[in-house]
Amino acid sequence: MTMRTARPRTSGDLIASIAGRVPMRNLHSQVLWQLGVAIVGGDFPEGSILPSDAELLQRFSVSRTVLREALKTLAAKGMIEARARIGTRVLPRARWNLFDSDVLAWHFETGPDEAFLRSLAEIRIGVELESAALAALRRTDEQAQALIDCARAMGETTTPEDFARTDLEFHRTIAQASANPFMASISTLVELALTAAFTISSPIKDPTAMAATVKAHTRIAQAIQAGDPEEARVAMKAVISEGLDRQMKARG
Amino acid sequence: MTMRTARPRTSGDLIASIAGRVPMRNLHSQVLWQLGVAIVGGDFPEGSILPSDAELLQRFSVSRTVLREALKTLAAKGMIEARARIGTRVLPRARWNLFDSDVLAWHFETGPDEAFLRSLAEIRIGVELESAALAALRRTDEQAQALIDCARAMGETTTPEDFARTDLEFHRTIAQASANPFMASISTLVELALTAAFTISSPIKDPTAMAATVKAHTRIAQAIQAGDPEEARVAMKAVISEGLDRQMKARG
DNA sequence: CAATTCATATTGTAACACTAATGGCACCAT
DNA sequence: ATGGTGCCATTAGTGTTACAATATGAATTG
Repeated sequence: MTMRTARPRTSGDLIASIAGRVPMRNLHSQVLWQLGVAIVGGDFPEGSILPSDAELLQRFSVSRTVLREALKTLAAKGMIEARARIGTRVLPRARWNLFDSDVLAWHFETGPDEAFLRSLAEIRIGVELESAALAALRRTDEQAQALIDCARAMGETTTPEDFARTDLEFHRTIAQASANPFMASISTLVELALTAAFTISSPIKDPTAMAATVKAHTRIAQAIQAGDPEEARVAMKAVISEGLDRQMKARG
Repeated sequence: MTMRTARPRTSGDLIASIAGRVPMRNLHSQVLWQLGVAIVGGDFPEGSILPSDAELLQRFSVSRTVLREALKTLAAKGMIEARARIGTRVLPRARWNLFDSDVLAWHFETGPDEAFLRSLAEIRIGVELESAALAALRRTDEQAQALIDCARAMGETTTPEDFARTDLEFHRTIAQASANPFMASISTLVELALTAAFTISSPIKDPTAMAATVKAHTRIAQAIQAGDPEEARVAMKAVISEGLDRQMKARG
């Protein structure tokens, strides 16, 4: 079995850096990412036993401690389970913690299929609609103003990177304004989704799409400032749905 | 600093078992849970440096390897970050992965406050409304029938445990029927929430509340069978909201 | 004030002993 | 002969210990 290389020269580095960790700081995280990508990519199918100790030790050329820490990390994310006499088994996907930023990043590394992107958009619709509605009820005046400013700034960006960064800031501010720790926790997921979306297709290349996106975000900001949760929901749904549409079209 | 004991005789064991792992299978998971509960409980505040190596080693009377694996697991869940010369720092709550079943379980171990229960209900409203709506569009006939049966069975349970188990099965089936892997992944969170809810207050003690709960679940099942996503949303929202109300009343 | 050194905590290596669970084997009862 | 029971060796994960390497904030020095 030839494992896919650890660091394909894709958007991986960007995604890894967004994922939080300084990319590849230490040995154990390199092993972790190789194994994580391999499992998510299906090189080690669900339910299979992955090669043990000796095999993996020489494959990665690391010490047992390093390998064990990598495996413990995977176990912490619900992807594997070690049992005596059996070996280390890849758990069914239903037990993976898909809301973990590493696990999500590994999905993007392997090139997510359309069903995955759609599922992600669906969960964002569930979470971020509620987040926007709560923000409309609980936001401080400063937060409302920050959103208005952020939407304006979005229209003035000139590079895809700046656009994505501003977009991210917008959604993170809403999560904070919702005053719900789960919304803030999930924003790492949204950040990855937006980063991935921007690598696939940025609206900044098309002036018409760009204007529409900015307008849609402004509509969210205004609804939150006005304290109108229902309008905030509708506006947020439009933003997420349009984002998905754009990705799907870009993929053909 | 006196760390709170690892296994208070609360509902911890039940919660731990629902959390997936066989409770306390090995040394490292014991240390993990003690540290996790201590951090979530605020014994080690966000941003603080937790005592290092020698200190923790003698406090838990374990080897360095065991301690390191426990710390790596906490790091995997976004709760701590180790840096040379600094020590191991507790990360801000915004970076914790609250959708991890262990992290969530530790919150329940420390006795969640009302704001936390409300936040949990809010996120469930976001996710499970969407989940129910998608299930209405995608369910197989078998799944629709299973939901109908499950709602009926719920009305025939006689103990709080059986009731909770059936309730859990109901929500898990919906998550599966939604055909969205994220919904299935989040169902571990829902399971914990329901288990906690049942330790606080079970509707089975009050025949009126019991009948209302069963009827509300039946309404969801029928909406999904009928393929009516909007009705499914409304019915699901009622179930979650009523559950939260019951918990709040039970806490005074 | 910048470059260097130092102290210290994490990271990595290595060799070994312990524990638990499984699959087979022998044994017994049916 | 069949089928169930319980022992036991095998094997893979778990736990211990000691030491070397590396990275980085802080103190020191030119």
